[in-house]
Amino acid sequence: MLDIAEVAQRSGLAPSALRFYEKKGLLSSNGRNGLRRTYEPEVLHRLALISCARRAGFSVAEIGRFLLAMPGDTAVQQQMAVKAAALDEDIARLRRMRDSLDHASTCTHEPLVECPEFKRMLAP
Amino acid sequence: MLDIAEVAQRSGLAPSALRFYEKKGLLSSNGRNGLRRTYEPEVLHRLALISCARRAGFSVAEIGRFLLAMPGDTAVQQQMAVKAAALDEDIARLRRMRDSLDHASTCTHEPLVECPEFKRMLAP
DNA sequence: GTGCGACTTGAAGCGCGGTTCAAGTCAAGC
DNA sequence: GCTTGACTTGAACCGCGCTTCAAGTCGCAC
Repeated sequence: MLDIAEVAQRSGLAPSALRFYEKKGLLSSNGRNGLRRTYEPEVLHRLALISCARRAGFSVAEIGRFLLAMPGDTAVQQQMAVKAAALDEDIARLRRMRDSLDHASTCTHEPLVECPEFKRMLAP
Repeated sequence: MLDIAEVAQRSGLAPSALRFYEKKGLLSSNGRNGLRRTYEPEVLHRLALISCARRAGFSVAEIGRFLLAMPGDTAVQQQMAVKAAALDEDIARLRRMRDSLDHASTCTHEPLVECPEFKRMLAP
């Protein structure tokens, strides 16, 4: 059993963030020792998942829905498929952006924003 | 010359957003007709660039710095290179996330979050 | 048993990226 | 010249994702 400070340290999240996630339903403490939350070590996996999804641009609410997903919950699974497709677009956009930045970091075009190479970033 | 309503419509941005960007230094109206802003058509390119960068996760402040970049401004160009490298990581993370979601959308693993396939998402 | 310090709570606050609102100004059509 | 209605402004407000704060509660060492 871990206490909140330990979970915070090992997950890299602030204790306030852990309480916030709990309030939002992403997390549950296993029990209490007096007032104090106690956590099972598995919570660290869940937190890693949450952090990863946050960095990938999922909102806290979305993550909550996914974490509650039951197998066979076709509605949520469909949402996931939709989200996966959206990620494909995100990835393509980020690639164009990266290529443009790669170029821009060595470009000497007069107003940089007018550089045609740079403008490729703007494609659909 | 375009007025703000036209620019808003053609750029897909709200007039309030255009004024917001102007206040933040990302944009400038070409002049005024009375009180009213007038825009050169080129502003649409700049707005496309801004929208694209926003979707790619750049903050408004970052975009402002990049738009002000002079060629040969090595500090900003270095920032761009750094950002390009960061995008590489973002892209890799998004790809893992997409693969996991692809799997999750058809997975029947009991608690989905325990599915080992799904957990690949959590790699560094 | 009495501090101490780390936890608890709810509420308020913050930065971001805008949107909305109230009050005012103006160009153009009648 | 007067209305109309789209613009102008600054300030207030919003949702998100937390963080911070004040006030209270507890476990543990002494």
